Amino acid sequence: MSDLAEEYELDYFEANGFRRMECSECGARFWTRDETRVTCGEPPCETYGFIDNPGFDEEFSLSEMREVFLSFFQERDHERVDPYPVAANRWRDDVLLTQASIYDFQPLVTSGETPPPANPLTISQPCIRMQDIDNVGKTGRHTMAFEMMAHHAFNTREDADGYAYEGEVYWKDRTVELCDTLLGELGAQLDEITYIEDPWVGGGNAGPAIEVIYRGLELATLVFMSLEQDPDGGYLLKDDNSYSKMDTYVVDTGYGLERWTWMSQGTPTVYEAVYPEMIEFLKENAEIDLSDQESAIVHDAARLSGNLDIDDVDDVEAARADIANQLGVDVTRLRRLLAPLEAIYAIADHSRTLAYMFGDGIVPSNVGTGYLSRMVLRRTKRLADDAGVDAPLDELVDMQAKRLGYSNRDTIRDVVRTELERYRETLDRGSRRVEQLAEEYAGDTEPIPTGTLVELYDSHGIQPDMVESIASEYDVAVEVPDDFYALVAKRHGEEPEEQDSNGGEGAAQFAGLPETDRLYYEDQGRLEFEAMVLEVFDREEGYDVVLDQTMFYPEGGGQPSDHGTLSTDDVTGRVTDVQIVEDVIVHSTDDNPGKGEFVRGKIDAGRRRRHMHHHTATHLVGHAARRVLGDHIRQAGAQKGTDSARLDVKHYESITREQIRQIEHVANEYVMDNASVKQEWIDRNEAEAKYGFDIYQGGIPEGEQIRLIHAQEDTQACGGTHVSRTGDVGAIKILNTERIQDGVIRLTFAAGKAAIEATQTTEQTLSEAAEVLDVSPESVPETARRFFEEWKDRGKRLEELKEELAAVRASGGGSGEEIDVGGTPAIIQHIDGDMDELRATANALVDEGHIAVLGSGVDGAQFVVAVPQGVEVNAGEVVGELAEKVGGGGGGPPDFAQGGGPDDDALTDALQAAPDVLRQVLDA
RNA sequence: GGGCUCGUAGAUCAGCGGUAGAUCGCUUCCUUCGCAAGGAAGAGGCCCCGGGUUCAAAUCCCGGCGAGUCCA
Repeated sequence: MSDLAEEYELDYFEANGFRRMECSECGARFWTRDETRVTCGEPPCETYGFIDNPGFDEEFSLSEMREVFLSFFQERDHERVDPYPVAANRWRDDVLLTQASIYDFQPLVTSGETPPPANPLTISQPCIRMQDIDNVGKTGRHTMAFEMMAHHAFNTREDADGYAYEGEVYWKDRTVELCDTLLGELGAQLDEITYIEDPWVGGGNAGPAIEVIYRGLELATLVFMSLEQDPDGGYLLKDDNSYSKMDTYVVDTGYGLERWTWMSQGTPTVYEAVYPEMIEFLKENAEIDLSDQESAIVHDAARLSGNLDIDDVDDVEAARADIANQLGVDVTRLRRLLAPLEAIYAIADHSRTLAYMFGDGIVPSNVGTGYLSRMVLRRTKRLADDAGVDAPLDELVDMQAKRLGYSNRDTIRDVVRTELERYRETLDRGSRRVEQLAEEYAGDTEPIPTGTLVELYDSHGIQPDMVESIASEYDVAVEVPDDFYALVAKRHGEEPEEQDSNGGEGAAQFAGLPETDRLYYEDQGRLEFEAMVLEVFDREEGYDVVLDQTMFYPEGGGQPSDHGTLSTDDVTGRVTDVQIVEDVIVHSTDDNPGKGEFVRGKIDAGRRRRHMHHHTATHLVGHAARRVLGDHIRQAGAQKGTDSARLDVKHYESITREQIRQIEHVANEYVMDNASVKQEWIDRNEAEAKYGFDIYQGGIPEGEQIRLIHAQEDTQACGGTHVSRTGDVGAIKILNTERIQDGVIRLTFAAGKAAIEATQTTEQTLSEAAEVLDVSPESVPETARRFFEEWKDRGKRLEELKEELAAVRASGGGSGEEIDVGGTPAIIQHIDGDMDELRATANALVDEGHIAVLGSGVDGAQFVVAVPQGVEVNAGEVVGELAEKVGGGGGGPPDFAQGGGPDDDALTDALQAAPDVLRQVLDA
């Protein structure tokens, strides 16, 4: 299996008397100083040896431990780098959350495109691993939120060039030496440490890796990322893919801060070492008070559970039975003792997770990271309720946010409270729905079908256990199948194949052409330029022209392309679209300027100006929204047009009209400030260090150098064209807001000339409405309201009049023909009225004991037939016969039917035939 | 990014092609020293919006808007 065996033959191991051994239990290869050792030391081959027996000289708190680690590496030439946000999608678009320190440097640094912020560096990176959510609290060692302490070195091979960093900083020997030395300095017993060979594979990369185990606890993983997937590669690894060596090779280490802290304290579970105050607080709050004997059992159980190989939640039950057995305790009793504690451990961990998420600006939503935060919050709330913790959740999250040093604690609390309220509403809705369902099934012997349970969960978020508890009050059975969540997944079906957007084919023909010089960055106000035509491609309609340089802005960053003309002395082609394909800018024209010709380019000034106004305005509106709504406001998307622009921002509640007014107000203040809008080309790492990751609101640009736009106090990485002073925007008018999904609000606005036009359009609409009502514009709302009320009143009055008319018609006999049908008098009458009148008249006739057959020719031919109770005439059949004569159909209940057809000429004939029809139906 | 569910009286919901309903709340009256409660009468609906199918749409279909939920 370990075909990378030779990779582990380190000088450091040899020089320090290590030997390579094979584990007698699992067969893993490992390195140790202890010749007598037989197992690799990792559970389940061996048990925890540090509980009540700390492995370091001193006890450390979480922050003390972090400081020890970082300063150790700082003293050894590593630069200390500030942690990145837990929302990894802030700087990369392939993942949602930060799960390891190396995520900070993927993909651009690890691939060698961009230099790291420092080399070598050390960091303690907060991470969130949702996949561990079920284990938290139960295993004693899993946490969803953790800090991965690390030291990283980025190397390139001697013979490789063209990378953003060069040469070797250090590699395997130095890495192991640093780790070993750190352990030694902390007072670890060096001959108890094992270094297990465990090649790492992940995401198309691979390399040798070492797990560092001490007294049964995995303290670190040292990964030597140096291989990439390659069908022709010479290394076949455990995922059955072949790999070859890369030009870059990276030291990627991970030291779990929580585990090191735990090791230093030797508490029964990691949670007690990490959040002692919070665990105490929660225990007290939930009134968990154990006797000495019970405490002893819990303590022993914790120690033993660490020894077992619990990697998923199914194992926990089995493990618990095993532990109960070993302690000689009844398993139910053990479960009852442990459950509240496990909940408390999980609550502490989840609160920390939430503090990280909301602290870093994640907004609860039904998509993306927002959805993950919602899931964690709801789960935490359920745990707190089950465990009897009555402290408000926002307080618990705030305890963690305070400890973690977040400054936006008010917003965090507000987010938690808003989201809890939403959850409460969902639960209310859910229980009402389930109660109703249970009532339906009450008295039934059948249980509620599984399909219904799946539907309740999938569409309404109602957990099966909630259905169970409510249904039991109604004595309704519920059977939740073991594979419930698999059934839910099945409902979602196969994931659709990912479609590659085209571009692969089109890009090929532009390959080999030089990068087009982008003049539009040099002087954004210039609108004319000269250039050389490098290539012309025939298109179905028109041509694709490639120049050596251009002033034309290609579509990108949410900004549409420029239009204009390209002219030679002989030809003038209109430019209708401009695209950028791999650094080559392609102009779509309706005429061929000729390859090798000099052309004069002219930009459509009005269109460009409108785009510039809208682009700069987008930055200003975003910044204004941030000031009005809070620091968590971030762009979720944007589109700038000619007549309007739209900006999507993340926000956790719906936005009020007053807030919109404020945003508009603040944005226009920025315009009136007439501050200069500056562009700056800057080193990417420097920009990140100086302005943070919020500069990437519009997307993540490539390259070592990035372009920043400073507008007022707002700074963003942006490739668009901008005006030179905010005053040039002229005016900003917010036209509309809508909630495009949970947690995302779209602001549509117009800037400059478009703002004036939009205002004029609105005003025009209002004036027209005022004219129709013949009032001044200010009175329109009041008048409209009055008219609407009046309209409703008249509708009601009309109804009443119809009723009265019907009564008169019915009592007066009128022009109707009266016949006898099997002893019951029937009135056959032609009334030119609408359905309502016919119905009312028919009802009135029936009240007097008549059969009513009414016909109207107002809208085609329509019939109503009504029969008093107890008379054996089927109204539906009568209407069916009559309607057939006018080319239509009809029906209804036996005592009251309606119908009709398009042929109103046949109405009179049909009514004449009515007596026969009635008698026929009676006889049948 | 994808799936699913729901928009009907002030609130909660039923109706699911054929005369718009229930419960609570509201108004007035009766019973009561008063309150809780009970009795009687009544008001309150662009059945989310726009198109289509149909003799007929709250109901079926399509689109939009709004809300909720599960997943990646």
